[in-house]
Amino acid sequence: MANTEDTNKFERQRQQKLSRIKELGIDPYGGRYDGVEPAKDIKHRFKDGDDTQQAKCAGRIVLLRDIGKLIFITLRDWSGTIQIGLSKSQMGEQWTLAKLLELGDIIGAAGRLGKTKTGEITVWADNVTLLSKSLLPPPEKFHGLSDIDRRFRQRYVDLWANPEVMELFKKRSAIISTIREVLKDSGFMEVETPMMQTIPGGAAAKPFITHHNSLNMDLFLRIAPELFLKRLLVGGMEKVFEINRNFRNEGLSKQHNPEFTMLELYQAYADYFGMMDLTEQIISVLVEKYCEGDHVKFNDETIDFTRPWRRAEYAELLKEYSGCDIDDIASVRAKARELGLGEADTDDAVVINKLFEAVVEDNLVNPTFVIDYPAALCPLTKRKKDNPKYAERFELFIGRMELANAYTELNDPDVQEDNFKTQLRGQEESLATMDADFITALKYGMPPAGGLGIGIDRLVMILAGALSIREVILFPTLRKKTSKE
RNA sequence: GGGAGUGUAGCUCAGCUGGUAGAGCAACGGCCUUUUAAGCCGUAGGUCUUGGGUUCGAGUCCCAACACUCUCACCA
Repeated sequence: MANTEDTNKFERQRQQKLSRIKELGIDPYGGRYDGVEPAKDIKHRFKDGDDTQQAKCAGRIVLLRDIGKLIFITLRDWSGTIQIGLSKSQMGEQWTLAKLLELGDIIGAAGRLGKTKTGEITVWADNVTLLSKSLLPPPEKFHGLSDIDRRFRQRYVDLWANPEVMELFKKRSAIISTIREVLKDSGFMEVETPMMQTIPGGAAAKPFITHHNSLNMDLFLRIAPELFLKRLLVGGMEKVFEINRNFRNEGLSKQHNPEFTMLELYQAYADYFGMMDLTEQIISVLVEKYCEGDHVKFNDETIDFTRPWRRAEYAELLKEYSGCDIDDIASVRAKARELGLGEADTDDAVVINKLFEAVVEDNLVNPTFVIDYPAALCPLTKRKKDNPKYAERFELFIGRMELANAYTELNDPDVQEDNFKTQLRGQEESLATMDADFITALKYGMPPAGGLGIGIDRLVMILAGALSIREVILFPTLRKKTSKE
C-alpha cells in the first residue's frame, strides 16, 4: 500500500525538486494570495476577441502538458478547471520555476486571458506562484482513484482526483441548506440537544458507551434526540427541529453507518397526517431543485415522485405481499417460519414486523407512506382513537429504503410509563428505555404534536443516485488500519 | 458471525491448462512554442498481501491469517 519504501522513491524525487525550489529562493508553501477568481467565473466572463482581459486564479495542477518552451496546465479549483499557459518567452526568470512544476502542486497564476488555436480559454500567465508543493504522487490522471477503501480513507485525495465526488458533497450541503430554509420558512426553530446522554432513548438500538472522568459516570452517545426534543415541546417551543448525528452500535451495510445524520422535528398541535404533508412537501422541493424532473433514476430503477404519494396501511401491505391477515397470527407465524425468520419465543407484534420487513419493504420503490403500525411496536406513539390496536405512525419508503418515520406523539404520561415498562420478547433492545424525567416532563403537560424523522444520508443517496451510504458521508466509519500504515 | 469474490509496479489493470512478470498513465533522461488523457525516442521501477504446504518448478494449485468488496444474519 502507500507509504512504504517503494512510495518513498517517488517522494524522494519530489523532495529533490523541493530542494531545488528552495535554492531558487522560492517559498514552496506560499502564503496569502489575494484577488483570486473562480475558474468557472473566469471562463464565464471571457469575451472572445478582447485581448485586454486579465485573470488571476489558484488551484491544483491536475494535468500538465510540457511541450518544451511551452507548458499547458489544467488547474482545478473548487469551481472547476481552467487552462494555464506558460511560455518561456513571456515568463523570464520564472521559467525555471515553471519547468519544476508537477502534478499535484498547488499554484496561483495571473496574466492575460485568451484562447488557444483550438479554442481553449487560457490564462497566459506572466506570473506563477507556488502555493504548495505536493510531495506525493497523485493517482492516475484518467481513472482517478478507484480503490474504494483508499477513496474513503484518503477522502482528501478522492475529492480532487474524482470531481464527481466533490460535486456530490456540494449537493449534500445544498440539500441540507434547503431543508433548513424550508423549515425556517414554516416557522421552525433549529435547536441542539445532547449527543451524550445518561439514558439512551427514543429508538431501539444498541448505543455506544463512553465515560466522563470527573463526573465518574458512563454516558451514551445518543441513538435519537427524540426525548429531548419533546421536552422542548413541554417547555413551550412549538416548532423545533434538529439536524445532527445519531450513533448506533450495530452492523454496517450499504444503508447503515454507525453515525448518521437525522432530521428530527416536532410540531405542536399537529398529528401524523400533518407530518405526512410536511414530509411530502420537503422532499418534493428537494426533488424539484436537485433532480431533473420528478422521475428520478436510482439503482437502475426509476422512482416516480409525482404527487400525491401512495398511502397504504401496514396491514393492507402485509396482506398484499405475504397473503397473511394481520389478525390471523397463526398464519403470520407459519409464514414467518416458512421464511426462516425465527418466530419462536417472540411476541406476536415482533413476528408480524419481521414478516413485514422481510416481505414488504423490499418492494416499495416509489414513495410510499406505510401508515398505522401495530401499537405494540410504537411505545412513543399515540394510538388510533377508533382502533387502539394500531398507532398513528407512518414510515416513508423510497427506493426500497426506509427514509422517514413519524407519528402523532404520545403525550399521556401514564400510558407512556406503561409502555416503558413493557418489554417485548424477541426484541433485544427495548424500544424505549425508562426515562423517569421524561415522564415527569409529560406530567407537566406536553401539547399534542406530530413528530418526524428523516434520514438525511439516505435522502441524499436517493437524490444523488449514490448506492452506498458511505458515498454520501465524507468520512464513513472504517476499520482501523492495523497492518502497515 | 455465515457464504461468495478480490488482493500483481506509485495509480488503473492484463497475466490461458503451474515453467520464474506485462501494458497504459505517473517517474527519470532526451526532442518539441498552441497542447487537451499531448506526441516521439530511451531508462528505471515488483519478496505478485502475509505465512505455511504440494511440486523439479507456484502470481497461478492447497491450507491458514490479514484487508477490502458483495451478500446473508443483525439492524426503527
